[in-house]
Amino acid sequence: MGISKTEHFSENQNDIATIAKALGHPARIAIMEYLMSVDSCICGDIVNELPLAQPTISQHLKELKNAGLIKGSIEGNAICYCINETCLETIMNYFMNMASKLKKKTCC
Amino acid sequence: MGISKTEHFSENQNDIATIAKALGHPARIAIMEYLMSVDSCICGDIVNELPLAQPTISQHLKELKNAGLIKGSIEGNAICYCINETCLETIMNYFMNMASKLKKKTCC
DNA sequence: ACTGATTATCGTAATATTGCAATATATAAA
DNA sequence: TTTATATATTGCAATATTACGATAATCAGT
Repeated sequence: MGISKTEHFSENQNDIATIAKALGHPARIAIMEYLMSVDSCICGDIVNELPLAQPTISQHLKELKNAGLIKGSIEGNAICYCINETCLETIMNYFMNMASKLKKKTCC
Repeated sequence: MGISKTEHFSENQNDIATIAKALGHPARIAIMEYLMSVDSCICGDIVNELPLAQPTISQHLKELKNAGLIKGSIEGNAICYCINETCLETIMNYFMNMASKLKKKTCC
């Protein structure tokens, strides 16, 4: 029915899925990579950098922020977005743990 | 319009987004974790394990397979699904690389 | 060939996502 | 206070996703 049955899964499974989902769009990957590439976390430049309209970028930023992947702080007139290291480490550790466990298996 | 403008982004950005998107649902995370937990990659047990109907599981497996995260081999009557280590390493390395680059930054 | 078991596909309803024009909000500068 | 700049929100159309019943396809054993 299009309803995600989140209640049937563990909190951790939902958390990881939420982060992965937020990264599940090329525009949002591009935003993350842009935020990586700039030394200071300048904000509205993203709109100029990506081939998407300002409201669309704003929406993508909101989703990344909701997932905890980025954080934004008001910087005078503009808003300064940057990557939330903690969240990035969470997802990295998850995959590292999975990959290390997989090493011990002999299957297929 | 709901159309992802994939053509505006790099191949790598689209690849990572595709993998992340496939992992962007708790049921698919649960499937991955189940495939990790069983020693041999028994297949149809997933249907018994998760609170979802068989067609729904089959659909989720298809998406994981399309993203390259799992592979399935015919095992007589049944199908043996298991995690594709290579793909898991791809996404792990991506986040590891990102996290290590982030260490050098001083922002926010 | 028939039966049972396993998995895939089809069809469809409910909901979510994507993208943007128009508009609102908020702050800086004049 | 007016104006310019930066970002967010609203509303809406197009499309995608999620879930599952019904059904098909495939193969093992009889």
